Amino acid sequence: MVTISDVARAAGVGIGTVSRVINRSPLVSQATRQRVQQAIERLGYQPSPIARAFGGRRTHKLEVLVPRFAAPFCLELLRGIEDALIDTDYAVLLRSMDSVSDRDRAFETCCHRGRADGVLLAWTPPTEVFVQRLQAEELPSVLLNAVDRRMWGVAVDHDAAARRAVEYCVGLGHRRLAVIDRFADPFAAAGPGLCQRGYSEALAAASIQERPEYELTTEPDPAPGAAAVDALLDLREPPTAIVVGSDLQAIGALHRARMRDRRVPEDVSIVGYNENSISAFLGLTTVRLPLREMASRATELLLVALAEPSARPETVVFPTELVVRATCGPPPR
Amino acid sequence: MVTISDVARAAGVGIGTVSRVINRSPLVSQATRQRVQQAIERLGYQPSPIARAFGGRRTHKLEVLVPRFAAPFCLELLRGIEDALIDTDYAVLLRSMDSVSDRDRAFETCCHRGRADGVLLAWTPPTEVFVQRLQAEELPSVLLNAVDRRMWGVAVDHDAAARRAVEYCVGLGHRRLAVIDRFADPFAAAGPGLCQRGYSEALAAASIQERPEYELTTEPDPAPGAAAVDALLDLREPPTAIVVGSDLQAIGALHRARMRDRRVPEDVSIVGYNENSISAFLGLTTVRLPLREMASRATELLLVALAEPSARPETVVFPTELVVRATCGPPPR
DNA sequence: TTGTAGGCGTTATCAG
DNA sequence: CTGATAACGCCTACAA
Repeated sequence: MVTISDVARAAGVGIGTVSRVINRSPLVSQATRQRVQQAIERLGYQPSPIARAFGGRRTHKLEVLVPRFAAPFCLELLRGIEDALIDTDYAVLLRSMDSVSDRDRAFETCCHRGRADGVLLAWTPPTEVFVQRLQAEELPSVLLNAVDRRMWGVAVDHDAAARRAVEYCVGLGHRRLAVIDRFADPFAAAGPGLCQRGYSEALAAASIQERPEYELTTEPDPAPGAAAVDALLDLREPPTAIVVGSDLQAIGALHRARMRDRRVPEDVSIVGYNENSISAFLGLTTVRLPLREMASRATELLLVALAEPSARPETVVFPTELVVRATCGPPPR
Repeated sequence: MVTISDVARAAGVGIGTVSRVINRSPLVSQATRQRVQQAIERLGYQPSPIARAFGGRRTHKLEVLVPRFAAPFCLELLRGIEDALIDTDYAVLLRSMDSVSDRDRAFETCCHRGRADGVLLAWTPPTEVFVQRLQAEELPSVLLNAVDRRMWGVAVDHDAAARRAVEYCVGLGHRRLAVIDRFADPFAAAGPGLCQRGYSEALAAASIQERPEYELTTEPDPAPGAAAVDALLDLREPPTAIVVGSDLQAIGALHRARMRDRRVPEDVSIVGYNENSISAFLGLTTVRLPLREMASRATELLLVALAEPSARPETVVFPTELVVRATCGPPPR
């Protein structure tokens, strides 16, 4: 294994100087820096992460927690994270969470100093215990798509996004608008759905009476989305527009509606949420969340929190975009 | 932080003895062992993983390399890996690869001792340089869905799987069978596609003449799949069955065929490859690869290779399964 | 601006 | 069986 002293010897400098070059210290002359860089490249030297982490120093690792349902966009997030890490020497310790017990185990093990320098929790609201443990360990952390005033975060205004989607349908003339929602917390199938508030606000603004039978919440998968559409289309007075909490549900809904000989958008309009490559291909009108940018920004915030542990946490809100494609139109007749 | 010497002092022994107790060495007397155990419990001592890894010892990390196109099943793989790691204290260092340069950078940085104890390369054939570097570093590694005799691996017989899919269509009576293939190496858009050989073999076995215009290869995405179907359906003599190299392409193909008023399967049959939740929902007949099990097994092999670096590498081949759903039928008469 | 030395927590080695 | 001590590779003072 090639160590820092090999490099030092090859470059004809002391190990301190090599260390300073590695760590981008300004206290090195241009000439020396260059010589050291060359030696590093020539020998293919890579500092040992373990030795670096030794003595309570930085581990140069960021722990990333992702719920399993995030599969459709998991790598999108990861790319964003890697974008932000590209010229740092941080690496990603990834952990996916399948069940509540899984989540709790992840929450427990990750907030142990010496494992990683910081934690990025994606698409999952933290538990109170978790927040407190993070704070006790003074472990910098960022929420990606969740909000807690005590922590750094990157979020999206889901209320505004949902409102926007509903308003768009209202603008097309729809008065019978349903929502096939999803739970905001993938680990807690309870409480109001992700789009509920925006939906209600938009209806209120348009003076449309809410109907409980128009408000469904399911898992974010095609089959439950299809089942929900079945329920809606079986109503005596079916909706003419449906706002859906995820593209997976929307794909299910779209397909089932067409199987039942409803033309989309002539007979019924459908709006999805959080576009992916398949829904783009299907021409689904949907809400785009800037996943890669959000993940990238979250990572930058984490690096900031790492550098200045005393800084006041902030939550950065990203804009969403309504992507108009081919599944919405005016209501029938 | 409580260290090994605190424990040694508290128990009135040397640190060597404490270390032996921790590591279950038999060279400790019962009495001493007990005293040390008590001291450990009393002080709540936990050995530092970093210090343990120091000195070229185990890092307790596995580096996992995934190509970006793996998004649809990335978490499936990750779950399989975590399944295998669940009661070890190994963690996953994840790295996604977007472009060739990305891949090469990943190949370069990952094969350095001290970063991780082993490397799992998923869905990407290794370059020759990479293999040699791994061997030079004596870094245990496993290929997931790629084969190299010098390395451990978990694979699937794509030839047999593709052959099976084609034979199934032949069995239904098809004689005009096309393939919309994908490149085996996501980083090299060249050479024969993943399903080519199985396809050719099955045709030969059925004494069906191959036609070059029936053999297309595209990126594994819905849009190129749709474009390929367009090309096939525009032929003077279009195929009656199409074997597709990925479910994403197949979803594109299925949708486009229906948009062009071809009924599936009455007018044209479609078989996908590597099922996912959307294609399951769409009723796509497809080939299932046991992703989670494969990943899990690959990880176990890696742990074996870690434990016995001198063992002869093996490649474990997993069976695939033809999942018959609703997109295949007899050819139109 | 650079080199040198001390220390981080553990394991392995060797002498008792 | 047990204790002392030398690595392990890097960072950070501190001295030059």
